[in-house]
Amino acid sequence: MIRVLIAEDQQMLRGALSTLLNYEVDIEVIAQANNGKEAIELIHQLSPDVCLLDIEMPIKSGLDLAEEMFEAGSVCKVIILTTFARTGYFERAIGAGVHGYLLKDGPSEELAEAIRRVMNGQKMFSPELVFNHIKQDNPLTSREKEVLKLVASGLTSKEVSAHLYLSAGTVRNYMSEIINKLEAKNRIEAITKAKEKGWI
Amino acid sequence: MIRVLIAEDQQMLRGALSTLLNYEVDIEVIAQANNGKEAIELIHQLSPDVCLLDIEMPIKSGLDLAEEMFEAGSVCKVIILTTFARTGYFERAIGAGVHGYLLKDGPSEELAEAIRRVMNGQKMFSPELVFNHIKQDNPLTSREKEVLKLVASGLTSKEVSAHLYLSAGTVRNYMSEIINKLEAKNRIEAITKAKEKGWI
DNA sequence: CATTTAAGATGACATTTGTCATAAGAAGAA
DNA sequence: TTCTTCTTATGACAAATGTCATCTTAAATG
Repeated sequence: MIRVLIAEDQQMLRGALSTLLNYEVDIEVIAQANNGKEAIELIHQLSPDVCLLDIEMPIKSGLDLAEEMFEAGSVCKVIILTTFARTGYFERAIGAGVHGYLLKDGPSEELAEAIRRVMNGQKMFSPELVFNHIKQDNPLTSREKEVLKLVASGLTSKEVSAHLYLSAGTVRNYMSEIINKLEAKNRIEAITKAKEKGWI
Repeated sequence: MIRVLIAEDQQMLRGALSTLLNYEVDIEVIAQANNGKEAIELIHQLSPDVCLLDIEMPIKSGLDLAEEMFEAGSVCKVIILTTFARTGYFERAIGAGVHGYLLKDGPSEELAEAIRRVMNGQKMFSPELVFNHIKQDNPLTSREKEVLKLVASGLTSKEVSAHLYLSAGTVRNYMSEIINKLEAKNRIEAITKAKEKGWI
């Protein structure tokens, strides 16, 4: 019996998938979590064989969770299940070492099969992702990402500089460089583009 | 046997819900649609008893579809199934005369029950919606909304003014007023807040 | 070891953004 | 028929944003 944990904040989908998987004779959903924090506790308590993780969840994202698990030496298989085909997410997941990455836009029937394959040591990725993976590298340095994230959260340049203990001019320079790199007209377009590509 | 159509663009959820509902002895999912346009054709061909409609779908939204159906005198029951607790959507759905409005954040078990009740002439609404429906009115005028939408798409004030055949100063005034109304620090925060509340 | 890149800074400058006072015309409500 | 709200506009001003050139130091790469 494959023991599965599902972490997904949309209750309707989580419930439906659990019921569905429980109909499979060799699969049992032993736990459901609403967010990454809840999931981490349940994983410690129950050590499931496979974790199905959504990415965008409150408190702690599925990617954060996966990275933590592997760092801590977890042997649990991890399948990311998300709406987002963003290259950034996919790359980060691969880098973390996940065993599968499926899109919510795929057929639900394949899910049980994916779980079995992953348990069998194989990897499972949505084909459209592998195909689209023409390395859209993040052109931003880590500092630039930090700055852009703060600006995207609504802070002014001056506030960002106070936050990061930088001079106001430096932040302005960073923003200028970011806008230039992303070929944007202004910070708003830069934010939109960076989010689309999964760069922040 | 209650004959059900599901229109939902996220294949995983659509598939899972269909399978789930088909396990119910008195319910049969007779059709699945990827978008509003596909749904409308299937409804004409098959006249289902109940339609489960997502709101945000490509080509034609679930709300557009529901309104069209009732205008055309359809007797099919309509249940909106969506992620969004936005007051605007809810109000529009009520106005159109839908028979149910459920959130994807609710339990999947209740779905079958909701379908039965609606067939029985009752209405079904997610309690949090009715409760939260303390009229979070959109403080923006329609012109202000237009301006903010364009700014959110990355245009500068000047570009917006060219777009709407207004003077640059007028657009600046609008933005100033918008920022003031939404109690934001700058346009970026205004955009975030307005999107959160579903005001643009 | 030389070179490149990232991080950080300054200064000068032009442009954009945000605020405020003020005003006129149109439409709708009391 | 007033009164209010919405749309549109100007002008003036302060603050924020974006661009560019230039410079230092540290770390990484060849």
